[in-house]
Amino acid sequence: MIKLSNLADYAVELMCCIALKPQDVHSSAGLSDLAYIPLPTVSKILGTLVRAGLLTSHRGLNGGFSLARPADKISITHIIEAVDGPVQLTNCLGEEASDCERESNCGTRSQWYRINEAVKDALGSVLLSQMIESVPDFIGDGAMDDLPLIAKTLN
Amino acid sequence: MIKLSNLADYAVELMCCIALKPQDVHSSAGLSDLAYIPLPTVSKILGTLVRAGLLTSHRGLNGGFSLARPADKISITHIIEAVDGPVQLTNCLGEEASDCERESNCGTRSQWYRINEAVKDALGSVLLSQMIESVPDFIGDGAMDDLPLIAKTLN
DNA sequence: TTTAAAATGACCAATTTGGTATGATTTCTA
DNA sequence: TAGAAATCATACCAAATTGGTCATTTTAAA
Repeated sequence: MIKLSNLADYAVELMCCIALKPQDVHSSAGLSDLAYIPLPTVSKILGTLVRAGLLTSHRGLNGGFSLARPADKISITHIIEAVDGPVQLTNCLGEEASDCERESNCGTRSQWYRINEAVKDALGSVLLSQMIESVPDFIGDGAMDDLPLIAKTLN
Repeated sequence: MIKLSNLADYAVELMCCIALKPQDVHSSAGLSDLAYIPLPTVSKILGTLVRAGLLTSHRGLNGGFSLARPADKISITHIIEAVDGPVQLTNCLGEEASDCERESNCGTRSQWYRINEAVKDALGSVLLSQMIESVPDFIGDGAMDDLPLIAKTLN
C-alpha cells in the first residue's frame, strides 16, 4: 500500500492544530493532548519542522511553537517533504548518480520524471490554509460518497 | 524520501521488457538477465503480476510470461498497485474503519481525499505503451543491442 | 521418461520507522 | 542573580516492514 509515513501524517495534523490558532504559542504537551499523539513523537516532529523552517520555536517557560509564516504560504508538500524527504519515485530521479546500469539508454526515465512532477503537483496543490478552512458540512457514516470532486489539476 | 518500493520499480521495468516484444513468451531467467534483477525476485514479482491479471503464465518447457492485454490497456497505476497495493495516502482513506479518534470531526479528510485522487491520476496518466514508445535515439554498448527495432514491432 | 520451466511457501537479513529516555537551554520568580 | 520549572533537543533502542533467498512441488513439451 502506498501511503505516507505516520510521521508525515502526524506532521500535517500538528500543523493544522497550530494553524487553527496562529497567534498562540503551542507547547508540545498541549499539542500532544490535542492530537492524541505521544509527546516524544510530537517533540521530534516539531523539531524537524523547525529545522525545515516551517515553525519557529520559543524555549523556556511558556515556550512552544508557532508558524514561521502564514498558513496560506505553506503547502502540504512543504510539510511532507520536511518529514519524509523529497518526492522521488524512482532512484534515478535523484540528485546524485544512481546505480542503475541501464540509465544511459533508459527510455523510461523521461516518463518517470513526468509522473514524479505530476505527483508533486498533486501534493502541492493544497495549502495548509485550505486544509483547515473546510470544516466538513456533513460526515455521516464515514462513507466518502458525496464528496465534491475533484479538480483535475494534472495535464 | 517518498519513493516507490523497489519491487514496484522492478515490476514496471519487467513489464516494459515484456511489452517490447509482446508476441514472445518471456522466461523469468531471460528477464532476469535483461533487467539485471535477481532471478528469485523476478519470479516473485511476475507471480504477483499474474495474480493481478496483468500477465498470463505458461508453465512447462519453453514456458514463460506474456502480457494479458495490450500495452495500451495497462497503466502504470495498474502495475504499481498490483505490487504495492492501493494508493492510500492516509489511513482514514481506506475501506475499513480506521482507528483515528478524531475522524468524526475531522475537517481535513475531504482534502486528503482530493490529494489522494490527484496522486492516483498522476500515476494513472501514463500507459505502459507510452512508457516504451520513447526509445532512446542512441543505444550505447552491449547489453541491449537488439532493442532499437522494438518500437516498430508494437501493435 | 526426462527435462526445463513456473508456482508456492517458508525463511532470513537489513533497512526503515516509531517510540522512549535522557540531556540541554531558556525564562520566570523570589 | 541564582535556582527551579518548563520546554526544546538529541541520542538511543525496539518493532515492523521490506527485499531477497532457498527448497519443494507442479506442469508441460520433447
